[in-house]
Amino acid sequence: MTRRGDQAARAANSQLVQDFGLLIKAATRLEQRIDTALRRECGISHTMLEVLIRLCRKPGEEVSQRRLAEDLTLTSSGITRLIDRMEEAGLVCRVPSPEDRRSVWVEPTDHGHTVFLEAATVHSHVVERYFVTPVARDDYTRLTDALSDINEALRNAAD
Amino acid sequence: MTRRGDQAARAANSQLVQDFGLLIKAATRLEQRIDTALRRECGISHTMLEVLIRLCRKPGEEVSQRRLAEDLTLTSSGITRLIDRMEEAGLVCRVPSPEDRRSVWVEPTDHGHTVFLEAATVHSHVVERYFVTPVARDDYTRLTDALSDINEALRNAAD
DNA sequence: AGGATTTCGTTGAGCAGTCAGCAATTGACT
DNA sequence: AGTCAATTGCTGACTGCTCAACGAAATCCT
Repeated sequence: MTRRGDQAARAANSQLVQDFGLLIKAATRLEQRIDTALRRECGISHTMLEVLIRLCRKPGEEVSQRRLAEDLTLTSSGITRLIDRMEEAGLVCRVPSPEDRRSVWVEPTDHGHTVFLEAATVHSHVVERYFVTPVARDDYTRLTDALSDINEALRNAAD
Repeated sequence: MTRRGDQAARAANSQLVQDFGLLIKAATRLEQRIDTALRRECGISHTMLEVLIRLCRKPGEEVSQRRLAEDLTLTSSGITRLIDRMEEAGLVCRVPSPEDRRSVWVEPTDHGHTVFLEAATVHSHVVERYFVTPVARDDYTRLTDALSDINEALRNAAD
């Protein structure tokens, strides 16, 4: 009984657990901060900004809901409802794909472009302040390298 | 019009945006993976594990709901409902604090300890595989240093 | 002491996502 | 060509959180 308590304490205090906790905490806190800033100053959520980023990246390229779902790690129904809200807010519009009649393309409206430019400014201020500045100059590239490696490992995993 | 599109494309393609995207993606994907593994193999969510970690850390120390809320970046009502579910699942129990009658202490039950030990194993396997292994040996400490710095900056921020 | 302010937890209402099941379309295999 | 499987997006029912408002307890301020 006491034995198990000690065992549990050891597990709870492992370095692995602490380190991983840092990642989760940093990400959620950063996202929250960006989200509230965006809501207050531009009236959109962080998720919506992530959509707009993808839509504005390559002006010619068409982006399907499916692609957005994978990119944002949302389910297809999650994307459906998200795009519903964004369409209602006048940020994007749906265009039926001429190539594949199951598929729907999402395009930014003029208003979407405008809001995106405002939001991008807010976004980069927060990121600059809490993500770039606090990190030592030569740790920064290590950090992004490490994050790329993690993402790659996750992408290549079968399960 | 075209001008604004180009401007938007530039903003969407900025290195800052890409880098930050890596962090968010890595964190959410990792969390999802852990969550589904835990649900399948132990019947608890990742959030519940985070609670159990805090409860088992120092066996003597009492942990209030408030403290949990801050640590997990949840609102107090979020914690109330989370602890409701965990209590119902027999993982923890609430104990009124004798020091402050507004406050409630949360303690792990025997069953909570047992489940925690199982869950910690699953957790560390996933973390080992997708967080530690993919990252180059001397990038790892840089990564955790950077994450600590970010968290510190977030904690010290007034707003 | 005693009234204003703050803190802790709870509750109702609402929001943003999931999961399971569906219809329409497309691709793959003989 | 013709069936069978896979893919794409949508919907109903649900989950897990937030926000706003609250009551009870503690703290502050004269």
